[in-house]
Amino acid sequence: MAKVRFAPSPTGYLHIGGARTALFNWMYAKSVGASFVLRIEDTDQQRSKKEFELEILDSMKWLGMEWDELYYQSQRFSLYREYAKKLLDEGKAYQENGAVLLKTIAQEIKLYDLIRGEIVFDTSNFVVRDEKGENLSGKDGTLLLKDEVLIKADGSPAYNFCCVIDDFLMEITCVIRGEDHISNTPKQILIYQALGIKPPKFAHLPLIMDEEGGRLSKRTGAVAVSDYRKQGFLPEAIMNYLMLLGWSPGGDQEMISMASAIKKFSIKKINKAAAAFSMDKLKWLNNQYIRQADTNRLVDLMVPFLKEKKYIQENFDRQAIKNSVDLFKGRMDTFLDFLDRADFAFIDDFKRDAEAVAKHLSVKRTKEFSVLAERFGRTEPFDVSSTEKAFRDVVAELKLEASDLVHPVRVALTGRAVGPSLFETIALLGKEKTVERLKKAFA
RNA sequence: GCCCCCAUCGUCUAGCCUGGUCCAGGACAUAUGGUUCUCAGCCAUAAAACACCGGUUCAAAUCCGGUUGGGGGUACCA
Repeated sequence: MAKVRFAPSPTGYLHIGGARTALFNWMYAKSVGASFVLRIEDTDQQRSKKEFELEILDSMKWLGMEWDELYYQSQRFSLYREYAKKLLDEGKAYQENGAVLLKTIAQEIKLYDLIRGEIVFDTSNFVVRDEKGENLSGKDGTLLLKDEVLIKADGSPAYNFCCVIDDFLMEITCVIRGEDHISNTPKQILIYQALGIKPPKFAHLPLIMDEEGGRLSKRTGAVAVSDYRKQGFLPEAIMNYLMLLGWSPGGDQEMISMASAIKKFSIKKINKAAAAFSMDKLKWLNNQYIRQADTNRLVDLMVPFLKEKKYIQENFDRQAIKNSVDLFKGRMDTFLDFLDRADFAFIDDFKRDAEAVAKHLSVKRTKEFSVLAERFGRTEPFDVSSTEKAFRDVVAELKLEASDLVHPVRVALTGRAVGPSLFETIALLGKEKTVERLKKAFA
């Protein structure tokens, strides 16, 4: 049975790069029918935090990557010690100052990487021992290389050791991880050798860089998956974007469902070069997914955002939210955009764009606005077509061009010069607010 | 420093394995025009890349070597 794992360390939130590593593991698992293990690497008791662990699990679920098995390395210390003792007993490891170190013999190690092909390492770059295990380090006065630590002096296992033991015990068949682990691989292969175990297959994913080609960090935008959630990104947009970083479904396809991506997925098709993260393209994809999302679902997702902004209370009018979401569905990259642009639909002290006010409300159209307000006051039903007719009638009676009033009215009603169709906006606001805002426009 | 990985438009990529069909295709972003009450969208158009040098070959983005550039690692962190 094929099995893969994603092994985050709860020393921080789930990173967008980590999410992509998980995604490729997950896609591989689904594409070949393998099971997907989530392993929490919390051996560093100082830096590991429960809060981070919960956030990681939560983000994984939010993205839709459910695991088949879940393990915590902190609960497996006795297993690691058991294997360390075995190596000690066999003379393959030795103790020093309470730590257990592996006797590392100089040799050439060949690693076949599923993405990169053969990679050759010379372990004499990390230690020099002859075939008998005699340490030659330092003998010529230049080399100060050390054997690999298996168990630290405080009794906790070192990363490379528990990684090997766990991948073995959990029967992982293919290790798919970031490129930053390439140089750990020969060290781990040495441990497999000492244990007499056959290593799994390896695939090292290219890293994700920031927009400038540097290391992805908080400075260049959100890195935690939970931050994207808070900004109002849809999980499917994030997953779609992430899979495009280093992999392509082929052809000219950009938007792709997870189901068909899985059908087309192949590790061999993953790129070797690092990819730069583009917030613009993620936003574009999110816009596309919001556009085609079911409005009811968007309303459900939006409610907590609206509550937090105090746009709605506990007993909100769901239909009103639905109407405004419908109107703005095609006009937002993230939910935050909606909160910003549709404020006028929820509150009366909405933001007013100074430039728009200056441009469109500097001419006091007091008379025209009061005629409009009066007309709207008796427009029934107060819908898009009736209000448009009423509006156009007034414009004709006043011998004006439609645009002479369209723009000022939009600014008066919404606080800005851009937005959805004016009549859609008016219908959304309803008679009472529309009339009131028109009357107060020049007050 | 040493070890390892990588290199197609500004960005993500297709093509590279199995050289000719590629004066290199798509998407994001950018610019211009059209539609429209504005924005968004949609449509059309434009500008935009095989890092460099050498080799192999009748022929190289594609194969080989080197250079340069970028990235990763070099912890009793993971």
